[in-house]
Amino acid sequence: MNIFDKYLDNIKKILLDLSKKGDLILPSSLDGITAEIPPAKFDSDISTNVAMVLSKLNKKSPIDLADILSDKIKGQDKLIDEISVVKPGFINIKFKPIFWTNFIKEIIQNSKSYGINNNEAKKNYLIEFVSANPTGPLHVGHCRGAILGDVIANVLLFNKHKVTKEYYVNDYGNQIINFTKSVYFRIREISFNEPFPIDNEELYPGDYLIDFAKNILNSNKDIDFKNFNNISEKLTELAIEEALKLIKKNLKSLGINHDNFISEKKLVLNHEVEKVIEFLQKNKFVYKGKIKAPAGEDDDNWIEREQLLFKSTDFGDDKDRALQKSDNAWTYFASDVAYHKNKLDRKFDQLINILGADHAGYIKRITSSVEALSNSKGKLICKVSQLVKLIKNKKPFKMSKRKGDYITVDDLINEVGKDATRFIMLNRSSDVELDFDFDNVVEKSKDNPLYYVQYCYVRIASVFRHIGKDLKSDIKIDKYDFEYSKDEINILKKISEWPKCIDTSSNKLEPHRIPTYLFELSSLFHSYWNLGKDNPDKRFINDQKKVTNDKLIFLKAISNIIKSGMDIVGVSVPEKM
RNA sequence: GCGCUUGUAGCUCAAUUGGAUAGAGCGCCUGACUUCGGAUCAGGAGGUUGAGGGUUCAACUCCUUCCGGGCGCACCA
Repeated sequence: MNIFDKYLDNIKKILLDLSKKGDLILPSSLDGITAEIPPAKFDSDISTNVAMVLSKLNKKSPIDLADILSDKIKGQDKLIDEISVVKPGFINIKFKPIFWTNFIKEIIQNSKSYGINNNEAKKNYLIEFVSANPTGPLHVGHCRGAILGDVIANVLLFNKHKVTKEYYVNDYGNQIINFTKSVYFRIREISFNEPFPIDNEELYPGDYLIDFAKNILNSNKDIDFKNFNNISEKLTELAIEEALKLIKKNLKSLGINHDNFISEKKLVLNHEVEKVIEFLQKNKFVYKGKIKAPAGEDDDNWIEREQLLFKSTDFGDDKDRALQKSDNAWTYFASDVAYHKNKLDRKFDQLINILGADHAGYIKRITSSVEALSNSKGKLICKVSQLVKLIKNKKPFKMSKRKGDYITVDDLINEVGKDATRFIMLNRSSDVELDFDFDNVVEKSKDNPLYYVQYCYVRIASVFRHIGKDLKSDIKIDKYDFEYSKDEINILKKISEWPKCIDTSSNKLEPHRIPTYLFELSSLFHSYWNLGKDNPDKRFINDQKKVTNDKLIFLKAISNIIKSGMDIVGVSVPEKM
């Protein structure tokens, strides 16, 4: 139940009535009219901008129009206590306490569905995220995008959309050849005692490759590793298998579960690249040509080659993009276009890609290709997750590719845990660089928003424990005949904003709003809790060691929201800390 | 040079998809507490939202021109 949507509907009905009678002129669309949360200082529950939107068209001042409309609105609703018009023309609605009693009854009786938007059409989404090269463990750089993608999926799922989570495995191309060679040299190091060529910059130096090599040797005793050319294909397979095993383990420790892993190599071997290029050729999006050097580039270093290009400039890209290398092999882009054709063929309503900041330059060309393939704009949305700045001992911690100098997901989980990693990584808008302060993240205080929110739940759980009730089970009471106080209504108002929070998070694909909301709700709750210090009436457990029904329901409603919110974020809510 | 992105309190960030007097946390200054439900709370100071122009009843938000930061810019993935 979204009270803002409900009242917006009421208001629109009144507007249509008035316009039928000829008393009001309406624009062709009522989209600009909204029902909002009024700023706290106004002591009001819902506000609408309707008078300001319609004033010009009706040649009346916003205030006059608001006066007329507010009378109409109040006239048809007994639950409204007070309605006021505030400059520059807002109409503010304040409800009687009984409204909030009804409200909490409604959300307690429908606790499973509270927050879900039932008015919107449900879509079938595909979200691709992580898709890190299968050449080693995931590190912090992958982490933020991984969590972002996972939580976006959770929000959409919460809102009853269909979601498929997918990982594109780049198991084809030069990087994979270098990776296989690296594993091979580690095998030689172990089996034939030859030192690993550490100076070869093409190779992957990481120590984890020693483990890969050992695992491969142990489970493939029948293979003779002496001659690389004889076993290169098999070894590639085995090496990728090892890497994927590790990556999946990392994802699992972050609480992330993909539905599909799609292999680039399989797409190529199935000739899906040829097919998609044929398709593009038919539609004149492909031609043989040369790419010019960008301005500022030294012309002497620039080699012009004729190659197969995709006309991404037709869709606003700044240059056309190569599909084929000079040795006729497909570029990464070409197989990615094939992958996106593959996605389109599976008939999703909406495709979402989560990319790291360093791949933002890639967005234009891939959305261009999807537009060319589907003939529709906006079919693919790309979300970029900005960099994470690691801070240790109050100093920035620089990662470099040299071995031992970068932080893996494993390190992160071991040091700060899954919950803190997820909550903090998500706590900020994905568009903004994030400071990840190791010392702060493990701190158990108010400075750490995770614990602040969890502690709220713990406090509620402790009340239930004291009276021998289970917080997790549903509560049923006979009569909702009580009235909430001002302090309590204040929190109920916040609870009424929850569907709006879900809506915005879901529509804008901005899940950071959820931790922010939970923090605000928790803050109100902690304040209320502390009122009990001076005022026994505000304590949940009274002198008779009992909790009255109104308080019990009130606590349950708050804990329900915290639980659903934390479930979406993918973080636990302990009952004791 | 071009493209994307970002600039909000001393610091880290929000701001309800264009709304009202721009809000939190940290830090600073008061105050509650012999752990009672303190992993908490109450109060205070702190702002020309990088700068200018425009659109709008209304701009942190949209457009535009500058300025500063980040990322990217061949056949790598």
